[in-house]
Amino acid sequence: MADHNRVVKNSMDAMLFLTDDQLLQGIELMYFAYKGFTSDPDLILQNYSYGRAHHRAVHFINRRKGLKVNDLLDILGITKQSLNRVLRQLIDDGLVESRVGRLDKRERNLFLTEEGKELERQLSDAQRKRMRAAYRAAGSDAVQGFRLVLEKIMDVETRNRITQDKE
Amino acid sequence: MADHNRVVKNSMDAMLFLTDDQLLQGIELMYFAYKGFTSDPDLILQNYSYGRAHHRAVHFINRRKGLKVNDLLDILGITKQSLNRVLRQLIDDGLVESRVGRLDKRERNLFLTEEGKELERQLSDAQRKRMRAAYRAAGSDAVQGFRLVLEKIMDVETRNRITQDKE
DNA sequence: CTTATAAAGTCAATAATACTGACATATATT
DNA sequence: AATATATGTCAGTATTATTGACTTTATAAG
Repeated sequence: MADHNRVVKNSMDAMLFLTDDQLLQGIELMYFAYKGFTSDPDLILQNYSYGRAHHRAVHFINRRKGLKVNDLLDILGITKQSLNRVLRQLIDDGLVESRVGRLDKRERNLFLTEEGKELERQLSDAQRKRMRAAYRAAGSDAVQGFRLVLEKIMDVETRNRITQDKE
Repeated sequence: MADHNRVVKNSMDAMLFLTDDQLLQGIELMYFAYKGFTSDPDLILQNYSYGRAHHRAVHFINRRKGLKVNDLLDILGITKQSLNRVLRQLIDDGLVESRVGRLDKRERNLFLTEEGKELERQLSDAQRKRMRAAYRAAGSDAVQGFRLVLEKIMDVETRNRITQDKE
């Protein structure tokens, strides 16, 4: 089988691994992996009475320090009203700071406070730990493939936004 | 153990690619890929006024035909009450059939009706199309890595259950 | 300067998905 | 006969999302 694979490679790729059943298995893998992937943060968030929405907000505010509310809205793909509830809590609880924009005073730039950074660290430590273990167990070649396939699964617009944002 | 050599080799790899920032990028990739991954089915489900919970139920009933309600509960990891609402709708709408168990009449075996199979096909076709395109673009080596890393990301109990269930 | 547009924030109503707790029914097991 | 199991249901609550309407503040356009 492996010999065959090598000989006919490109033209036969589809025939070899793109059966409906194997694709379905890939779909299930995504489902179960994502479930595991979110389980550690979910436990931590319970201590704060927060949910995944708070996690996402904290994550992206950390990753793109000073981003505008509209930027966050675009990234998360939710409505202003949905985000507002979450953001309001984070600000009131002192985890996020909303600073009036210097150039355009209508804008608000979002930052994590020390307390917000502490939560972010807890959450990402847990998730990183799992990712690190998975990466280690799978090996660097596998990780490259993993990343490549994930990038291709995303919406094209999302991929463009993400990759161009590596400023 | 033959594995030991690989472990030593991988600890070198760890130094090379397991920086916190790269791990964070992997975490984001998972988030965005999962989002894209669910977007096509979400659109289809709107036509039925169903949500992701219905999708998951339909998916697993198709994958493990005749499974018991308790099996589905275990797979989904939700409560009986949560599943019941979704299952009730699917049964009432004629997409799922619940047959009294032959051996144990307390049990109910779940099956998709023709109409249920039709919805399943629509949903999995959309998702398969995306997966197929991603697999093709990434290549077979990448797919192997993708699958391997996803398996390692899952909870161990989940992984054991899934892999042993390949009857 | 006035009007229009834009960014952010809020109020209210609704929906999908989950939860806990309590309880009912039918069937199996001891 | 008593207990346990599998399923189903009722009621109440929480989180995250939606749509629609509206306000405040600030910038841009006329």
